Amino acid sequence: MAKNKIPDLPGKTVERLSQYRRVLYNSIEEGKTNIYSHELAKMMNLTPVQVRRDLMLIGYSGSQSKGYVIKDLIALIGQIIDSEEGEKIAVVGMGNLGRAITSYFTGKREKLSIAAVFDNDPQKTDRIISGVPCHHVNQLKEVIQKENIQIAVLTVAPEATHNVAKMLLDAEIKGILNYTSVPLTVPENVHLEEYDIVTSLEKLAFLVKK
Amino acid sequence: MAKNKIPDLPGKTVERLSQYRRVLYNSIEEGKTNIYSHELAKMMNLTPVQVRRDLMLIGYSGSQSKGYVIKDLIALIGQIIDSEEGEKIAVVGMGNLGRAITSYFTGKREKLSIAAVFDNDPQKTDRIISGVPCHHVNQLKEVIQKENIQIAVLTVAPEATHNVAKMLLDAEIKGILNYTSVPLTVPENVHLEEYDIVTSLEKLAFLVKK
DNA sequence: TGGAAGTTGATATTTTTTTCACAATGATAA
DNA sequence: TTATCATTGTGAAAAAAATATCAACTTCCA
Repeated sequence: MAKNKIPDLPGKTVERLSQYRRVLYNSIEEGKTNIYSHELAKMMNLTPVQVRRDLMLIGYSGSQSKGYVIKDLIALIGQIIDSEEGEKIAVVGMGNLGRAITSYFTGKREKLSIAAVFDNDPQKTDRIISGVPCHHVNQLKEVIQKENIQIAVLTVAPEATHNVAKMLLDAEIKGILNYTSVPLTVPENVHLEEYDIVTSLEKLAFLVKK
Repeated sequence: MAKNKIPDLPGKTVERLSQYRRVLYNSIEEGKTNIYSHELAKMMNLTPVQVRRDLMLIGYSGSQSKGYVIKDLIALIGQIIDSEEGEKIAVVGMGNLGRAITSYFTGKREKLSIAAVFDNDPQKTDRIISGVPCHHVNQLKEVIQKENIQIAVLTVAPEATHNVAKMLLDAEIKGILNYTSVPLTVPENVHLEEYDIVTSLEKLAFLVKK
């Protein structure tokens, strides 16, 4: 299997790969060893063609009679989306959402771990929250560089967003997942995913209204 | 079944409209009354052309010299994405994430309110959580229909997801925002938005790895 | 042995979304 | 007035994403 050769995948395909793997794990637990594109599609609410297209893009071939070998497929997806050494994540802002994400995520993935969390409230800092050490934000750069953290999840208050984002960029973070309601601008070499709960609810509300 | 004069907007545009409004509110607070497409674009990390295209699609015209009138634009966006009477939302699953979303969202929007939350733990039910009455899930259909709730946010444990989703469909919910890691399938007349935190982190990790 | 059924892989097509390119407009000032 | 400048609005082109179509392969069964 080709190593280090990461194909240039469409963003949507990458998202789906992560989800394929998740449902494939479920299938394995149910005792299945092989799966057809239409089964995977059904589970993911997609068309079989889309599934086959995605798998084609990552260079995986199944057999016409048995479909895809689940464990091989899981392994290949891992090769593509996981990094070999694993990547470390920081969560900045230990409010409700930050805590929820931290406890929800911890232990979910072998190659992705939340290595540190930050807050500006001394009551929360310098102790362990959901199994992760919580530091004061003024140690942000130091800890991120020392731990070699590459990805940050932003769950701070709106008014703090820009400041914290600047600190993260200063600490040379490589990716930011922004849960605040404040849109960010980052340099080209930093990857940014914006996600706001209010936006998705408003989108749904619009669709329902129609 | 076109209702009134809601144009047939691309899904992406709808998402951006919600975000435009948010940053426009900020601009108003800073004392601005007008804004140019390139300013709005900068704040949202978009191109000016995209901004103009979106506004064109909703039928809003600015002036070449002054740009767009912020308060008119906010009002128009409201006409398009808000429903007149407002819409009610239920959050199902009062774990960390459910509580975080409930407290985060409450009061954020005039026309969208969380009217009820549900859990299956008797310790949590029949009391007020973050200002919202919490019911046992076995009252789900009753409460949803009585309160005329149209949208549900799903934050239950993975193993409960399918059951709860079935109950929601049975209660004739119109839209589901799924935060669990279990993909759902819903009838055509129900709108579904899938969102999983692990997926977005894995996508970021992939991009960073490249 | 031959053909029906069901699947994959891939090319072609369509649809959706974004970007380009520029005419038209209004403001400003020489 | 006329030239210049920055802006909007929009048709056209491009890019991205999803879908359709179908040849080729496997297995099964008559």
